[in-house]
Amino acid sequence: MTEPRRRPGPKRALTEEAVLDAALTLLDTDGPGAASIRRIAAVLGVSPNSVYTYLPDKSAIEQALVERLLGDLNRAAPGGDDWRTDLEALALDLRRRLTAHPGAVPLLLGGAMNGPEALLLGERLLDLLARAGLSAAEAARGAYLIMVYVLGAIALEVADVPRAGALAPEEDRIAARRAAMSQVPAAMFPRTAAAVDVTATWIGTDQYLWGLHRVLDGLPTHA
Amino acid sequence: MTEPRRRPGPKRALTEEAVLDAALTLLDTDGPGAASIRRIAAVLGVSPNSVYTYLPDKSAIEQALVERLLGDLNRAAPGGDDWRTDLEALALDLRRRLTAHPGAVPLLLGGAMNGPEALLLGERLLDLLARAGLSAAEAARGAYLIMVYVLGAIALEVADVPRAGALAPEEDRIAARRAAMSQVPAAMFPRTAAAVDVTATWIGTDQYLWGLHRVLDGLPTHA
DNA sequence: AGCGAATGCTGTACGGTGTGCGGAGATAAG
DNA sequence: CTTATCTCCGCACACCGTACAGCATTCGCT
Repeated sequence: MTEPRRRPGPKRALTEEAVLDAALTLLDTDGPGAASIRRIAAVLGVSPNSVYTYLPDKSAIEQALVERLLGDLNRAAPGGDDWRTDLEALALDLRRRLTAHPGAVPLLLGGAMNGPEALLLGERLLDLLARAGLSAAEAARGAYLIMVYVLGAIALEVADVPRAGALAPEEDRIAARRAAMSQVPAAMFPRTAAAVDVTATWIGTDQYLWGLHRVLDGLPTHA
Repeated sequence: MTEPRRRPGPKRALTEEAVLDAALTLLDTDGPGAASIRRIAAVLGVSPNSVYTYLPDKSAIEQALVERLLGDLNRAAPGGDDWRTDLEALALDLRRRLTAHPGAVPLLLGGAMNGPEALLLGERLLDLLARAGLSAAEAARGAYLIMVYVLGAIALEVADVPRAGALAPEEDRIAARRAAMSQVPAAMFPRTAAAVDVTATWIGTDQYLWGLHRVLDGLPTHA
């Protein structure tokens, strides 16, 4: 065991984890972009530059935030016996965790998917698809496809929610979407207008699972 | 025909289109976030506030930019006789146009998919799927699924390109990706490490088309 | 032609952002 | 105690979006 090797200087007032907590809270309450270094510092009652003691710059904060969310996901592995059940549970869990923090979703699509937790998630996907009987090459393609679908679906879902996505209950979101969609001129977009009543209701868990099933059905599973 | 109804005041020095041209050029040369109002104005040789004459605020610029890109896509409709060929051509065309402007891709995922051109694109998708024999409800779900896949794939593709995506040729991007991926510790992520050689090469048109085929194969087409 | 009203562009200004630099104080090692 | 090191802070810079007021231009109308 490496001795902690105490270093000189005053005691630290914060921890990296506290910084990330504050950042995530700000993202949840005030939406994406609210996790500015100055606001984080203000919440923690500290000077803006003190934050740089714990994380080198803003992109490091975003990366660490993504790693924390993915780490929580990875640490709650289901580990059943059916690969498809496990995969669906994993996908649903990721969606639940990300829609709980809509402000953090843009970070995932912004290129912060390089950390070890992201790699571990990819590894788990590859493992699940190997259990499904796919070859290594098929599993690699399939894992990437699933990642694309899952992240794309979540991103589109949180993007059309104008504000405070975590707070609005499902029915209100449906009503708001139906109101917005019923503005489409039926003369120009007949099929879109005709599908409004259908469309407005199923965006959410229903459509997420339906799409996931279509993707999984399309995989060349041999088992 | 409504008479143009000439208004008082000095002649306009710019056009909305010129503003959008400058914004897109900045996005292409200096990456996402480079299309700031001040930089746009500087390129056009005009005061920052003059930009507000043509577009009400920054989000309007982003929305109009997305509408332009989607409008170009919609105006280049293939219109063949096989729905699946047309759909693949449309998906490939969208990817080609967006990867040519990687800095603009985050705008699509940022909620700027509400304009008429976006609606028209959705309508075209619904039409293609209706030609495929899908019911209205199936077509609605399928169109959304395809949109999720296409946008997700493009977003992930341009996200991992660190910089100047449009300029780097395919081989350089592959080499850079292989170098980055070969850093993953094989002890922790055996499957990921084993798949590096495969993975590094196919991200691009290959994997994009493979995933699209899997998605389309999964659709409940009856024709 | 003259005039009033509407319009485009500009300069100034405010509050926000990330972050580099230097200093003051606290702490541990020698 | 001295000295090296570290934490936190205040200041400063360069940007950002944009609100406001002023000035010059150009129209429609008389």
